[in-house]
Amino acid sequence: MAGKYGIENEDSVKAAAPGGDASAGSGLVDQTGRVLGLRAQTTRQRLLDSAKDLLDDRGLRELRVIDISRKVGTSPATFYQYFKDVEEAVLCLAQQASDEMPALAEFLEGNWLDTGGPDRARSIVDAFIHHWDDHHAVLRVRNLASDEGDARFRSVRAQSMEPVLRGLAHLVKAAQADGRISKHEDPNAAAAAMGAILERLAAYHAELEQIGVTRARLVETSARILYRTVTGVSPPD
Amino acid sequence: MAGKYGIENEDSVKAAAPGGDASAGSGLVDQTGRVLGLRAQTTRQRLLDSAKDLLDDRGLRELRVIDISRKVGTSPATFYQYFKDVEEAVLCLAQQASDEMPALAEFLEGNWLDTGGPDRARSIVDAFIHHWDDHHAVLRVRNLASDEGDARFRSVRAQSMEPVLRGLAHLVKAAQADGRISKHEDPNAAAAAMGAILERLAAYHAELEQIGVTRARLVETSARILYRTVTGVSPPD
DNA sequence: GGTTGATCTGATGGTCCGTCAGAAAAGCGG
DNA sequence: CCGCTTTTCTGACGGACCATCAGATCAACC
Repeated sequence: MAGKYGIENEDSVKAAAPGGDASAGSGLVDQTGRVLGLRAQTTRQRLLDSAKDLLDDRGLRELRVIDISRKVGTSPATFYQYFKDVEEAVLCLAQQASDEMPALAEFLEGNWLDTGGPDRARSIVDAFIHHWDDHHAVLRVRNLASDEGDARFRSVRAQSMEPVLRGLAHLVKAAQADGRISKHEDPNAAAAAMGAILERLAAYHAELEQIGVTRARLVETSARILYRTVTGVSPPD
Repeated sequence: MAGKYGIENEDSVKAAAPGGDASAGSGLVDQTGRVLGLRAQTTRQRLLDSAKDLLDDRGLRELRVIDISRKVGTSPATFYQYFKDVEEAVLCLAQQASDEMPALAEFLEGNWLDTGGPDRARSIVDAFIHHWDDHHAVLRVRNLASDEGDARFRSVRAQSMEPVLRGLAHLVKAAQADGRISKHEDPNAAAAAMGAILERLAAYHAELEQIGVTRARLVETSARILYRTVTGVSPPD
């Protein structure tokens, strides 16, 4: 599905040195395999930023190479120096967004019943909303492409969600072992369901606010559902 | 956001007479306002079917007017006779998909605690999965466009989700009145969270099956979460 | 201040868009 | 069956954007 991608494209996609920013030595490479110098890295990143802006306020179908280039004052040819096509640039953006996914491990390890479970749940919900506020357009496209079956986008998304899903599934398993949750529930399915809430509500909380659901109440409600689902116990009132 | 749509486009979009199919008398209209005869209605619908097929296996960005037309053996000009652009055709598809959204009212009225609540929850989850299996590509694009802020897509989506969300919110309110659910939860937020699970899991249940979550277990797990969230009571084991 | 890579761009052939004016087909009164 | 009207479809075109390449510009070092 979605495009004709298969074998090609080893991984000229490694973007934004995971941890630094435009530091030298990040093995970035152009379309012909040449390693990028500093000027080139900057140009490349400006193109990405431009693409992100346009994606934000014009949508996926209106994302044009010519606009991306014009916006940073270069020619379309420069764009193709660094990216095979628009899709690949978007993939880079998705990668960068995923790299900025907040680390949630601290909220997921250990036992929610003993130590501040409700607060942990709130923190996770809140982190998702912030993350999506920063990258909404890119993340939505990432998920669309992933759902449409594009393996590269699916992998980027999995990479970003996997720690959370694994942590949540682990909590459910522990609760099942304790008899707090029925064996009829599937830990991975339950984790995926919570992931669905986190992603989707983060994606459209603005709409909900328009119908009178404040952000605070959204966080609180989601956090309570999350807590109850992974511990099997109702949160304190 | 998403395009330059604002005032224009009264509603040349009324598609697929809500209830019949290509029956005469459905006030379908072409780009110049002329009412469509039978031959034209057929051509129009064939274009829509073609667009749906291409959307299914090529994705949104690769959806070309020329391909849609070629596939039904007409010229691109014919396409523009009926649709302002590709976006509008997709909107029609979204409208048709929404029209086929199963009626879930019967599962939502009354009291889940008295009468087969767990089965109702399962039925709802199952209905969503079937609905999404039939229209996955279109519904995903509908949701993307809706999230990107396009008012027309948002309205089509709302029209299809609103009965469910209202029903679920109502159940939550009743549970709150009974003291089964804390007043700290917001009924609309909780309903939206359940909507998120229903939509998102229906959208990618195939992926979950690949990691070993069978469809049956997915339905069961989601249904139990749904039941617990809207009644405040754990489902029987 | 000249040489050498690295980086960028003007120019170009090709695809698709979106719009006409008019061709083909369907309906209709005789 | 025939000419006439209305409906439906299309060939052909100017314009936008794509994607590529040969060559221009730039920066850094000798």
